[in-house]
Amino acid sequence: MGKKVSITDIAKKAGVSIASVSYVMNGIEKEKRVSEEVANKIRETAALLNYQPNHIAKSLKQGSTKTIGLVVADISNSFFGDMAKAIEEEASKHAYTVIFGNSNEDFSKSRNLVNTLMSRQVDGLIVTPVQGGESKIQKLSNKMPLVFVDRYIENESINYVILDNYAASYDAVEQLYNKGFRKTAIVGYDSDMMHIQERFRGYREAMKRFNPDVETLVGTVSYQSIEEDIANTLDAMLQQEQAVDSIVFATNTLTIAGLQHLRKRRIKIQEDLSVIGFDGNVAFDFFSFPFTYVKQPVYEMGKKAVEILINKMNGKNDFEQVKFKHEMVDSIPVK
Amino acid sequence: MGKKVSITDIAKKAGVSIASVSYVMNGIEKEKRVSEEVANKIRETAALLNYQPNHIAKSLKQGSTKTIGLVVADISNSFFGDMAKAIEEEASKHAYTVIFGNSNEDFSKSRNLVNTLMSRQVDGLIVTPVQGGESKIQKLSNKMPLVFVDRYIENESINYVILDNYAASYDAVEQLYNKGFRKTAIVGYDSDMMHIQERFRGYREAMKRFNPDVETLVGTVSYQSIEEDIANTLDAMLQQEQAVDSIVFATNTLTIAGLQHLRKRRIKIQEDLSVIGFDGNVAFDFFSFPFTYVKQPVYEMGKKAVEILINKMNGKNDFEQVKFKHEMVDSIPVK
DNA sequence: ATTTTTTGCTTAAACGTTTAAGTATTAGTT
DNA sequence: AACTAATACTTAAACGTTTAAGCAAAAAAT
Repeated sequence: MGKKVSITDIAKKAGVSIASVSYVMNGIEKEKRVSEEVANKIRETAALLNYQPNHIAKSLKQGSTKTIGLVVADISNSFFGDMAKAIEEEASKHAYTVIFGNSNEDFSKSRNLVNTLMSRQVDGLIVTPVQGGESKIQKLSNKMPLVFVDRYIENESINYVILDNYAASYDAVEQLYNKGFRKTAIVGYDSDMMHIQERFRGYREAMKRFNPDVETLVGTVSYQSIEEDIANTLDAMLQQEQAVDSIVFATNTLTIAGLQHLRKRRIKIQEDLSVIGFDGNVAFDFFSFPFTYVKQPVYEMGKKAVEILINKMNGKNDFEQVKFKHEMVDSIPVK
Repeated sequence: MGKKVSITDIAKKAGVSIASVSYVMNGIEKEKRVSEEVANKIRETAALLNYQPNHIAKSLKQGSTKTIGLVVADISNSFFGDMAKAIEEEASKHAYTVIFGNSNEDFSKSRNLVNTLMSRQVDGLIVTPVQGGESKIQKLSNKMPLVFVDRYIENESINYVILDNYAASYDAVEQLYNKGFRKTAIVGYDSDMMHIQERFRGYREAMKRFNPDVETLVGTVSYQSIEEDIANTLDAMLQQEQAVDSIVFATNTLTIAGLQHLRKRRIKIQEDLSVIGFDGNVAFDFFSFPFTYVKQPVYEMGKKAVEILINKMNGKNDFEQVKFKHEMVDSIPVK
């Protein structure tokens, strides 16, 4: 596959030293006083030999790879897809390249990925932490610029970019209340992670405020057995003495899985039961029922994460913890 | 941020040579006859100092980075999101890491990304080629193991993994025919790229076969102005003397954009007009109308691309050109 | 005419690995 | 006892860069 051309090859062919070539290739001929004549000769030979700089050698020497490592929980989930796009775009603007990995909500996979990325000397990391390894991943922050996205760990010495999850689910309950629904339940993951717990807290507080007489109902499902658990949870909610009249789904995946089960049970959304979901996509506009969902400003969140990381990589010392506000979107059903 | 520990630090601390450390760290103490005693001492000091191997230095020495570069046209599109997931997963199984970039269907962005990835010494590339740079990117194949996905360029010395696009749109027309629709049109991009042209060809051939008396109607829209163009194209199709009774949308994005416009025009899918889309997602199951779409085996395609690339990187000389078959999915509307 | 400064270039070390080749030391053969 | 072979380890070069330091020649200053 065609031997690679190095700076040495150019130097030999042009009859100059490798230092001169390096200076010219980095566009610092002026400061390093390489004559225009020699500079041109070098540029010509470089073009002639079709020289491509070796970024690996450069990285080794400079101790910086201009690379950001990204670990998401599921790249096929459009929330993370959009975020990855935003992150790559913003990083690319600052001449950074993004290496990514998919943890699949699995801690050991996540840890391996982080190690792999670190051994590849990424200059910084953007990570969606997963259940089980909070304390481990936290220590990372001392070794390497790090920004958490989507989820976070309670610690003031950590950067994160998240949604104001409390406000989002509080708002969801309020919206349902305004539409006349009182017996609202929430369904989330069986997880200690803050983003889930905050969504539960928002729900509870809003219930206390708007429906103080109604018992709160928090259904939890395990990421490992979503379909099974959601079926049981929903069935229980619907079959209890005072069946719920509205449900808030706390994540993307749960929203779809929940709707799927409700359809199976022939429950008519909005008529029999009102639902609010988390993270919509353009296809939601064609649902047969009116549907409301919490929309996160994913793009801005991704950009912000890169911004914070770049600051940190440039030596900024303090930590940034940014909460974005959601938007509540009502899709109007196709009649 | 805590000085990095190198093999030299371990060697010094353990009072041995760097070679011994290297051998032990690579688990080849046996062949290189390092005594168990020394090996243990090295392992201990490595653990003590919390040594993390520097993959960059390793890559420089070995001339291989164990990294695959991935350039997709849009990572936020779930088709490419799923593909990226599959690629990362498969690569990771073979101890490869994936670096990715997003070309946004823009050739100059795509070229820049490919150059960046190459200067980062990726061992191979998986690329979704975009309009405008076919001949340029083709030459790449001589310099570096390369696999095209989703689209391809006609050239027998190139690897690719694509859908049998011809068969997919042929099948779409046939399905519509079987349901009694005769005046079928297709809407695709104004692009010379093979994947689009093949979809058009499948449509034309199927029309010739099933509806030889009906004039074919191929609407094209530009990626730069989808909304505007699709509005004009669809309006024209519906207002013409003999209005079409069914439309095949040739891509993911066009399907959604098309449906959006049809809704705006208050056209009832399936009643007024039958539609077949390309690439579904789980949300399609909740559409208010029966909806049929071409489903690509994305996951298998992604895995196959990695497989071919790894073979190529391992020195395999011949080229693989793989066409996958679609599946036609009927989503049953929510009543 | 001598010294100083500037210009234009080169030398060589370093980044952290891998690995072929070399060198003692010990063990085994004859 | 003298040689060979095996064992256990080290040395040093190399990968392709960057960059501080060095050096000679030309230009400027005295």
